[in-house]
Amino acid sequence: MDRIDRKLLNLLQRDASRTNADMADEVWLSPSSCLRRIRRLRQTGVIDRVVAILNPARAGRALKAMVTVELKLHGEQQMRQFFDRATREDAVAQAYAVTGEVDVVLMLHLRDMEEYDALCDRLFRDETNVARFFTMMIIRTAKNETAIPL
Amino acid sequence: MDRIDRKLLNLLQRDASRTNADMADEVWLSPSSCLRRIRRLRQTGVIDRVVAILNPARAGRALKAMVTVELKLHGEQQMRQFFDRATREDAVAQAYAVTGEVDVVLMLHLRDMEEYDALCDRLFRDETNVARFFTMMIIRTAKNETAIPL
DNA sequence: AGAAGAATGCAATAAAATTGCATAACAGCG
DNA sequence: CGCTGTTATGCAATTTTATTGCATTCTTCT
Repeated sequence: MDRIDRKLLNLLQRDASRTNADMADEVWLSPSSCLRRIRRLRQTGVIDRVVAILNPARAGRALKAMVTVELKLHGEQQMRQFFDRATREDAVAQAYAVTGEVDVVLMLHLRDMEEYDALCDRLFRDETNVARFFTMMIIRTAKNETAIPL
Repeated sequence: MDRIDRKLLNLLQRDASRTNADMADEVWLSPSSCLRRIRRLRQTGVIDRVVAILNPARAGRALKAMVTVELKLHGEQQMRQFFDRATREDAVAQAYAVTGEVDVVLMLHLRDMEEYDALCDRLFRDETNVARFFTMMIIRTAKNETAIPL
């Protein structure tokens, strides 16, 4: 992982649809060398995957929310059970176990409030292991970066 | 946006490095038709961009944290100022204005605790507009999905 | 039923990725 | 130093893939 690899990773994190020859020019390498470096970065797992990022609004998921969750029981068993149920939900984009006053944080990508309501029913109310949950609706996204700075 | 478009979007959200002919097979279209659909999805902005997703640990950012921030002053001016400073930070992957007891939530991708400490100094302490902040270190990531379900 | 517009498949073409191979750069070591 | 095994590089040939023109089929609206 030298300077050129890092530069390639930065380019790919911004736009992975560019041609190899194009990026080769930018890092002053021949296309073949450039390609071999990128292939190595994939094989060694530095690059996990290449994906299309959709516009949430145009894909029908304009509403975002973050929910902090406090569980009643904190056993390994109960934790796993809660995460199993949460991660199975399509609307749950991210699920984290965290330190602090709460146990879990979920990031939701929702169609509308109706979906939020239904989701709360399934995950937080009734006979779930949830003691308390607290929702923050996202008003504005000032930054949303998939790239990891190198 | 019909069933085929949605299927293509799902495929691309999982793996955008597949060949066009390959995906065309999967949705029972000719390569040319498939390509034209994908191009349309890009042009209309449903597909925002195509990017490489790195393995955070292998890219040297193994530590994640979520920080909730309560500001002292909530004016448009002050809000924008805080977001400007926050979004300029490399370690800040996401920055949201939210409803609820706090004003802002930041998602951090950190190298180590030292970087966290330095970042707190710059964003939260001293002469900043921050009344209170609360950090949740991420212990476990149960789900981390870039795809938007369709 | 009929016409306009959009989507499709095929085949040709253009562009891009991939490979073999000879050469150059480099790290370890007597 | 100079030797040597290893790795990276560029070039050119080859293979694979994307892209386009065009005739046909499918949709939708009347």
